Amino acid sequence: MLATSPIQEKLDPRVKRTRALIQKAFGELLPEKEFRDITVQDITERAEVNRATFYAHYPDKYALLEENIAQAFRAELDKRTLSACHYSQENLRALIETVCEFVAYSHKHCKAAEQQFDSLVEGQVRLQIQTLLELWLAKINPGAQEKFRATAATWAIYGLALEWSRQKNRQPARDFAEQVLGLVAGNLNIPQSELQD
Amino acid sequence: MLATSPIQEKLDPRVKRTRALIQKAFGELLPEKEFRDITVQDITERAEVNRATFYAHYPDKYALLEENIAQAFRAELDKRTLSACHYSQENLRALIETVCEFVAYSHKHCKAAEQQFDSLVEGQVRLQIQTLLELWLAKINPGAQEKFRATAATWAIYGLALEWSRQKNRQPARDFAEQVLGLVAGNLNIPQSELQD
DNA sequence: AGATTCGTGTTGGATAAGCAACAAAGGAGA
DNA sequence: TCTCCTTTGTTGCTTATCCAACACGAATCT
Repeated sequence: MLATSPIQEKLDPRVKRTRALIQKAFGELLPEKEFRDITVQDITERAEVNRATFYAHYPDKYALLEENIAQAFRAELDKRTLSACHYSQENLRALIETVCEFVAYSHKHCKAAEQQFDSLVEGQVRLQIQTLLELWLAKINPGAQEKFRATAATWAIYGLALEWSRQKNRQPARDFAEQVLGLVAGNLNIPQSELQD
Repeated sequence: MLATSPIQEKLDPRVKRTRALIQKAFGELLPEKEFRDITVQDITERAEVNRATFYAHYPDKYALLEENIAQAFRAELDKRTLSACHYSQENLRALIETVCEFVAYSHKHCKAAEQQFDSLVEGQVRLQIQTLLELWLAKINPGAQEKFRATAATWAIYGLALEWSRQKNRQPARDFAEQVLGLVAGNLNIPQSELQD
């Protein structure tokens, strides 16, 4: 129980169902209420799942939100086939664009500014970016300080996306990503010989 | 388990879920395949439910079909608020019309003529009609041979609907129901003093 | 202050669902 | 005929979910 590991293939159908029901209910509730006003009871009632069962899967509603954010962001990555591919200028640009749009979207749908909410989003999104970048780097040049380069780029990307999302008259995400691509690529410090496009 | 009783309020959420999943999968399969070609495995695989669980709820796929038909027909009755109302000329007419449309619909969606399929539909539909008519009669005049009058009317309604559905250029179900209303009302033999509209 | 209400986590025991394995029956093909 | 394969029901055991109950804290009301 309480599994949050990214890859879990053969999962008991019951837990798959239960988590899907809980996430679905939570997803429906999020646009209706502030996150802080959503109770565990609300969620389990709508999901038609016992409240005790909720706690068998998530320690509290914050953990549920984390999983929800992570899933949603991964879904965006999958939509652009970024989750299982290699490093390239174009893919990096697409990643930056995706982060921008996701941050903007989640800010628009979080009614009032909730500190807890924002920092959870940030944490999960950064985690996903970092994981993806480390994967990309490992494919190119295994063992060459992947961690640090990925960290630098991750923070740069998230920071830039947040800054962009706060601007009043902002340019399209795609253009912005293009513009700052060089900065982030610098953080990654890819050897010229390895560039694929 | 194996409950087929019409009214079951507080049902374990797990069995509710399981039956809904099985019925949903079955409903998806029905338009895709002949009934005889649908295996229990097909159903449980699509429903993501264990095969043994299927047999905990239904003795075989025929029982599943029965429940499916009964539910579908009751849904049609509910749509016209016929399931919880009183006897009246207008309601009886609506009932006849509903049966006509349901029989026609189910014949259209049963690809080839399957004997088993048809007789199951007939049995379940008649059961629903009978139950409803007995309810109506009991409200008016408790204990006055409700059973026999309901039986006569039930068979008359179903037979008429079947006959109508087999005609090549058939009139609208509503007109037909209007036309034969008198025949069926005769079977019911409602005292004039009790008529409400 | 005391009482009431509501949400939270947690527990123990009951029950449904999952799973792997089995015997039996039928169909398809050599 | 024989084998091979699929589907069917069934069984014993494991695991997840349900349910009612509890103790605790926080807010609200009198």
